[in-house]
Amino acid sequence: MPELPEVETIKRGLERLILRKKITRVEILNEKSWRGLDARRVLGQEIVEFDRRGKALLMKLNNNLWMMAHLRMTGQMIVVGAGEKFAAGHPDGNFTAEMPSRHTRIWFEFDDGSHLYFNDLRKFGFIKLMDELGLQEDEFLMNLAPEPWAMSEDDFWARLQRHLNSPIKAVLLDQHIIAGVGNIYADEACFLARVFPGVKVREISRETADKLLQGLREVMQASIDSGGSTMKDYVRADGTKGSYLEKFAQVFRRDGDSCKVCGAKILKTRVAGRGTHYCPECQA
DNA sequence: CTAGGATCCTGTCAGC
DNA sequence: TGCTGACAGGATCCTA
Repeated sequence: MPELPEVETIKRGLERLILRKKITRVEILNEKSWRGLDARRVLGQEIVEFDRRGKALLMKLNNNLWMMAHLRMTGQMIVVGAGEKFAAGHPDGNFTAEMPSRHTRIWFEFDDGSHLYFNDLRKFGFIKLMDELGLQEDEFLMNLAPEPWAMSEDDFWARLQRHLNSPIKAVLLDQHIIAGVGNIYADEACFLARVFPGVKVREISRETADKLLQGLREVMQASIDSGGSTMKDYVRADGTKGSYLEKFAQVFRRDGDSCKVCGAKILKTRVAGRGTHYCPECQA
Protein backbone atom coordinates (compact mmCIF):
# COMPACT_ATOMS: atom_id res chain seq x y z
CA MET A 1 0.00 0.00 0.00
CA PRO A 2 2.29 2.71 1.03
CA GLU A 3 3.69 4.43 -2.03
CA LEU A 4 6.53 6.89 -2.38
CA PRO A 5 4.78 9.85 -0.67
CA GLU A 6 3.75 7.74 2.32
CA VAL A 7 7.25 6.33 2.74
CA GLU A 8 8.66 9.86 2.50
CA THR A 9 6.22 10.92 5.22
CA ILE A 10 7.44 8.05 7.38
CA LYS A 11 11.06 8.96 6.73
CA ARG A 12 10.48 12.54 7.84
CA GLY A 13 8.57 11.44 10.91
CA LEU A 14 11.21 8.98 12.03
CA GLU A 15 13.93 11.56 11.37
CA ARG A 16 12.19 13.93 13.72
CA LEU A 17 11.45 11.38 16.44
CA ILE A 18 14.14 8.69 16.64
CA LEU A 19 17.27 10.08 14.95
CA ARG A 20 20.32 9.47 17.17
CA LYS A 21 18.40 7.36 19.65
CA LYS A 22 20.08 4.18 20.81
CA ILE A 23 18.36 0.83 20.24
CA THR A 24 18.24 -1.06 23.54
CA ARG A 25 15.91 -3.88 22.53
CA VAL A 26 14.50 -5.50 19.41
CA GLU A 27 11.69 -8.05 19.35
CA ILE A 28 10.79 -10.07 16.26
CA LEU A 29 7.26 -11.42 16.58
CA ASN A 30 7.16 -12.86 13.07
CA GLU A 31 10.38 -14.44 11.83
CA LYS A 32 9.68 -13.88 8.13
CA SER A 33 9.34 -10.15 8.68
CA TRP A 34 13.09 -9.96 9.42
CA ARG A 35 15.70 -10.62 6.73
CA GLY A 36 19.46 -10.48 6.38
CA LEU A 37 21.94 -10.25 9.24
CA ASP A 38 21.26 -11.26 12.84
CA ALA A 39 18.97 -8.76 14.54
CA ARG A 40 21.19 -8.70 17.65
CA ARG A 41 23.64 -6.63 15.67
CA VAL A 42 21.40 -3.57 15.99
CA LEU A 43 21.56 -3.60 19.79
CA GLY A 44 23.44 -0.66 21.28
CA GLN A 45 23.45 1.14 17.93
CA GLU A 46 22.06 4.57 17.14
CA ILE A 47 20.14 5.31 13.95
CA VAL A 48 22.29 8.02 12.41
CA GLU A 49 20.72 8.54 8.99
CA PHE A 50 17.44 8.02 7.15
CA ASP A 51 17.07 7.66 3.41
CA ARG A 52 14.45 6.54 0.92
CA ARG A 53 14.71 4.92 -2.47
CA GLY A 54 11.38 4.48 -4.19
CA LYS A 55 9.14 2.80 -1.64
CA ALA A 56 12.09 1.47 0.39
CA LEU A 57 13.05 3.15 3.67
CA LEU A 58 16.71 3.02 4.71
CA MET A 59 18.02 3.48 8.24
CA LYS A 60 21.76 3.64 8.83
CA LEU A 61 23.26 2.56 12.14
CA ASN A 62 26.50 3.89 13.59
CA ASN A 63 28.18 0.50 13.10
CA ASN A 64 27.66 1.08 9.35
CA LEU A 65 24.90 -1.51 9.00
CA TRP A 66 21.69 -0.58 7.23
CA MET A 67 18.10 -1.58 7.91
CA MET A 68 15.96 -1.49 4.79
CA ALA A 69 12.22 -1.53 5.43
CA HIS A 70 9.71 -2.30 2.70
CA LEU A 71 6.08 -1.92 3.76
CA ARG A 72 4.57 -3.67 0.72
CA MET A 73 0.75 -3.70 0.95
CA THR A 74 -0.09 -3.26 4.62
CA GLY A 75 3.02 -2.09 6.46
CA GLN A 76 2.98 0.71 9.00
CA MET A 77 5.60 2.45 11.12
CA ILE A 78 4.42 3.69 14.49
CA VAL A 79 6.46 5.60 17.06
CA VAL A 80 5.19 5.90 20.60
CA GLY A 81 7.10 7.97 23.09
CA ALA A 82 7.73 11.39 24.57
CA GLY A 83 4.01 11.95 24.89
CA GLU A 84 3.56 11.69 21.18
CA LYS A 85 2.31 9.06 18.76
CA PHE A 86 3.31 9.11 15.13
CA ALA A 87 1.83 6.62 12.70
CA ALA A 88 2.13 6.41 8.93
CA GLY A 89 1.80 3.82 6.22
CA HIS A 90 -1.17 1.60 5.55
CA PRO A 91 -4.21 3.50 6.85
CA ASP A 92 -6.23 1.24 9.11
CA GLY A 93 -7.50 1.32 12.65
CA ASN A 94 -4.24 0.00 14.02
CA PHE A 95 -3.09 3.59 14.17
CA THR A 96 -5.18 4.02 17.25
CA ALA A 97 -4.66 0.59 18.84
CA GLU A 98 -2.50 -0.21 21.83
CA MET A 99 1.05 -1.12 20.82
CA PRO A 100 2.19 -3.74 20.24
CA SER A 101 -1.02 -4.77 18.51
CA ARG A 102 -1.90 -8.12 17.00
CA HIS A 103 -0.42 -6.88 13.72
CA THR A 104 2.92 -5.84 15.17
CA ARG A 105 5.65 -7.99 13.57
CA ILE A 106 8.78 -6.27 14.88
CA TRP A 107 9.39 -3.62 17.50
CA PHE A 108 12.35 -1.63 18.83
CA GLU A 109 12.93 0.04 22.18
CA PHE A 110 15.17 3.09 22.52
CA ASP A 111 17.24 4.33 25.43
CA ASP A 112 14.73 7.07 26.26
CA GLY A 113 11.90 4.52 26.62
CA SER A 114 10.24 5.27 23.29
CA HIS A 115 9.32 2.54 20.82
CA LEU A 116 9.14 1.96 17.09
CA TYR A 117 6.59 -0.62 15.89
CA PHE A 118 6.56 -2.25 12.47
CA ASN A 119 2.99 -3.41 11.89
CA ASP A 120 2.00 -5.44 8.86
CA LEU A 121 -1.35 -7.19 8.62
CA ARG A 122 -0.60 -9.34 5.58
CA LYS A 123 3.08 -10.02 6.39
CA PHE A 124 4.31 -9.12 2.90
CA GLY A 125 6.63 -6.41 4.19
CA PHE A 126 9.98 -6.83 5.91
CA ILE A 127 12.99 -5.19 7.49
CA LYS A 128 16.34 -6.37 6.10
CA LEU A 129 19.65 -5.80 7.89
CA MET A 130 22.67 -5.44 5.61
CA ASP A 131 26.27 -4.22 5.60
CA GLU A 132 27.48 -1.69 3.01
CA LEU A 133 28.26 -4.38 0.46
CA GLY A 134 24.91 -6.07 0.98
CA LEU A 135 23.20 -2.75 0.36
CA GLN A 136 25.11 -2.28 -2.89
CA GLU A 137 24.21 -5.78 -4.03
CA ASP A 138 20.58 -5.81 -2.94
CA GLU A 139 18.50 -7.01 -5.89
CA PHE A 140 15.57 -4.69 -5.28
CA LEU A 141 17.73 -1.58 -4.93
CA MET A 142 20.03 -2.53 -7.81
CA ASN A 143 17.15 -2.87 -10.24
CA LEU A 144 15.19 0.14 -9.02
CA ALA A 145 14.54 2.77 -11.70
CA PRO A 146 14.92 6.53 -11.09
CA GLU A 147 12.08 8.44 -9.43
CA PRO A 148 9.81 10.71 -11.48
CA TRP A 149 11.78 13.84 -10.59
CA ALA A 150 15.11 12.22 -11.50
CA MET A 151 13.87 11.06 -14.89
CA SER A 152 13.70 13.28 -17.96
CA GLU A 153 10.74 13.20 -20.32
CA ASP A 154 13.09 11.76 -22.95
CA ASP A 155 14.21 8.96 -20.65
CA PHE A 156 10.63 8.13 -19.66
CA TRP A 157 9.61 7.99 -23.30
CA ALA A 158 12.55 5.72 -24.14
CA ARG A 159 11.63 3.37 -21.31
CA LEU A 160 8.01 3.20 -22.49
CA GLN A 161 9.13 2.10 -25.94
CA ARG A 162 10.40 -1.21 -24.56
CA HIS A 163 6.90 -2.24 -23.41
CA LEU A 164 4.65 -1.39 -26.32
CA ASN A 165 2.25 -4.27 -25.68
CA SER A 166 1.67 -3.55 -21.99
CA PRO A 167 -1.19 -1.47 -20.62
CA ILE A 168 0.21 1.90 -19.60
CA LYS A 169 -0.79 1.32 -15.98
CA ALA A 170 1.30 -1.87 -15.76
CA VAL A 171 4.32 0.14 -16.86
CA LEU A 172 3.70 2.90 -14.32
CA LEU A 173 3.55 0.29 -11.55
CA ASP A 174 6.79 -1.43 -12.62
CA GLN A 175 9.59 -0.34 -10.27
CA HIS A 176 12.22 -1.31 -12.85
CA ILE A 177 10.79 1.32 -15.20
CA ILE A 178 9.91 4.16 -12.82
CA ALA A 179 10.29 4.12 -9.03
CA GLY A 180 7.76 4.87 -6.32
CA VAL A 181 4.46 4.69 -8.19
CA GLY A 182 1.68 2.51 -6.80
CA ASN A 183 -1.99 1.93 -7.47
CA ILE A 184 -3.24 5.32 -6.23
CA TYR A 185 -0.83 7.53 -8.12
CA ALA A 186 -0.96 5.42 -11.27
CA ASP A 187 -4.72 5.95 -11.46
CA GLU A 188 -4.43 9.64 -10.58
CA ALA A 189 -1.70 10.29 -13.16
CA CYS A 190 -3.73 8.57 -15.88
CA PHE A 191 -6.65 10.83 -15.01
CA LEU A 192 -4.48 13.95 -15.18
CA ALA A 193 -3.10 12.84 -18.56
CA ARG A 194 -6.65 11.98 -19.72
CA VAL A 195 -5.68 8.45 -20.72
CA PHE A 196 -7.47 5.20 -19.87
CA PRO A 197 -5.12 3.05 -17.73
CA GLY A 198 -5.73 -0.02 -19.88
CA VAL A 199 -4.50 1.61 -23.10
CA LYS A 200 -1.48 -0.11 -24.59
CA VAL A 201 1.76 1.84 -24.55
CA ARG A 202 1.81 1.57 -28.36
CA GLU A 203 -1.18 3.95 -28.44
CA ILE A 204 0.39 6.55 -26.14
CA SER A 205 1.56 9.75 -27.83
CA ARG A 206 4.70 11.56 -26.78
CA GLU A 207 2.54 14.41 -25.52
CA THR A 208 0.51 12.06 -23.33
CA ALA A 209 3.67 10.43 -22.01
CA ASP A 210 4.99 13.84 -20.95
CA LYS A 211 1.70 14.56 -19.22
CA LEU A 212 1.86 11.25 -17.38
CA LEU A 213 5.33 11.93 -16.03
CA GLN A 214 4.45 15.48 -15.08
CA GLY A 215 1.19 14.29 -13.51
CA LEU A 216 3.07 11.77 -11.39
CA ARG A 217 5.45 14.45 -10.12
CA GLU A 218 2.59 16.81 -9.40
CA VAL A 219 0.29 14.45 -7.52
CA MET A 220 3.07 12.78 -5.55
CA GLN A 221 4.61 16.10 -4.54
CA ALA A 222 1.21 17.39 -3.44
CA SER A 223 0.76 14.27 -1.36
CA ILE A 224 4.18 14.61 0.26
CA ASP A 225 3.49 18.26 1.03
CA SER A 226 0.23 17.47 2.81
CA GLY A 227 1.29 14.07 4.15
CA GLY A 228 2.36 15.12 7.62
CA SER A 229 -0.79 16.92 8.63
CA THR A 230 -3.16 14.47 6.99
CA MET A 231 -1.50 11.59 8.75
CA LYS A 232 -1.88 13.35 12.07
CA ASP A 233 -5.50 14.07 11.29
CA TYR A 234 -6.01 10.43 10.61
CA VAL A 235 -4.61 9.34 13.97
CA ARG A 236 -6.85 11.77 15.78
CA ALA A 237 -9.89 10.45 13.97
CA ASP A 238 -10.72 7.73 16.52
CA GLY A 239 -10.54 4.86 14.06
CA THR A 240 -12.71 6.43 11.40
CA LYS A 241 -11.50 7.04 7.85
CA GLY A 242 -9.20 10.02 7.56
CA SER A 243 -9.43 12.68 4.89
CA TYR A 244 -6.10 11.63 3.46
CA LEU A 245 -7.32 10.57 0.02
CA GLU A 246 -10.31 12.84 -0.07
CA LYS A 247 -8.03 15.85 -0.30
CA PHE A 248 -6.56 15.13 -3.68
CA ALA A 249 -8.02 11.95 -5.20
CA GLN A 250 -9.82 12.65 -8.47
CA VAL A 251 -10.62 9.02 -9.21
CA PHE A 252 -9.05 6.62 -6.71
CA ARG A 253 -11.81 4.88 -4.71
CA ARG A 254 -14.31 7.39 -6.04
CA ASP A 255 -16.22 4.86 -8.17
CA GLY A 256 -19.91 5.71 -8.10
CA ASP A 257 -19.17 9.39 -7.36
CA SER A 258 -19.18 12.06 -10.05
CA CYS A 259 -16.08 13.28 -11.83
CA LYS A 260 -14.85 16.60 -10.46
CA VAL A 261 -14.12 17.80 -13.98
CA CYS A 262 -17.06 16.67 -16.12
CA GLY A 263 -19.59 15.21 -13.70
CA ALA A 264 -19.70 11.76 -15.26
CA LYS A 265 -19.84 8.78 -12.94
CA ILE A 266 -16.40 7.40 -11.99
CA LEU A 267 -16.08 3.71 -12.87
CA LYS A 268 -13.98 0.88 -11.52
CA THR A 269 -12.51 -1.96 -13.54
CA ARG A 270 -9.46 -4.24 -13.54
CA VAL A 271 -6.22 -3.43 -15.32
CA ALA A 272 -2.88 -5.19 -14.86
CA GLY A 273 -4.51 -7.28 -12.16
CA ARG A 274 -5.31 -4.23 -10.04
CA GLY A 275 -8.48 -2.36 -9.18
CA THR A 276 -8.53 0.64 -11.51
CA HIS A 277 -10.58 3.83 -11.26
CA TYR A 278 -11.29 6.19 -14.13
CA CYS A 279 -13.66 8.69 -15.66
CA PRO A 280 -15.23 7.25 -18.82
CA GLU A 281 -15.66 10.75 -20.29
CA CYS A 282 -12.32 12.38 -19.48
CA GLN A 283 -10.33 9.23 -20.18
CA ALA A 284 -12.08 7.96 -23.27
C1' DC B 1 13.72 -10.40 -23.77
C1' DT B 2 8.45 -9.23 -22.63
C1' DA B 3 3.70 -10.23 -20.82
C1' DG B 4 0.43 -12.31 -17.85
C1' DG B 5 -1.05 -15.00 -14.07
C1' DA B 6 -0.27 -17.25 -9.55
C1' DT B 7 1.54 -16.55 -5.10
C1' DC B 8 2.87 -14.82 -0.47
C1' DC B 9 -0.75 -13.53 3.97
C1' DT B 10 -4.78 -11.80 6.92
C1' DG B 11 -8.96 -9.45 7.16
C1' DT B 12 -13.26 -7.32 5.54
C1' DC B 13 -17.22 -6.91 2.95
C1' DA B 14 -20.92 -8.01 -0.44
C1' DG B 15 -24.03 -11.45 -1.69
C1' DC B 16 -26.33 -15.42 -0.98
C1' DT C 1 -26.45 -15.81 11.37
C1' DG C 2 -23.08 -18.24 8.68
C1' DC C 3 -20.75 -19.33 4.55
C1' DT C 4 -18.23 -18.08 0.22
C1' DG C 5 -15.68 -15.65 -2.94
C1' DA C 6 -13.65 -11.34 -4.29
C1' DC C 7 -10.57 -8.10 -3.25
C1' DA C 8 -6.81 -5.32 -1.08
C1' DG C 9 -2.23 1.76 -1.77
C1' DG C 10 3.26 -4.62 -3.62
C1' DA C 11 6.63 -7.31 -5.71
C1' DT C 12 8.43 -11.79 -7.14
C1' DC C 13 8.36 -16.14 -9.33
C1' DC C 14 6.96 -19.08 -12.94
C1' DT C 15 5.31 -19.97 -17.49
C1' DA C 16 4.54 -19.15 -22.44
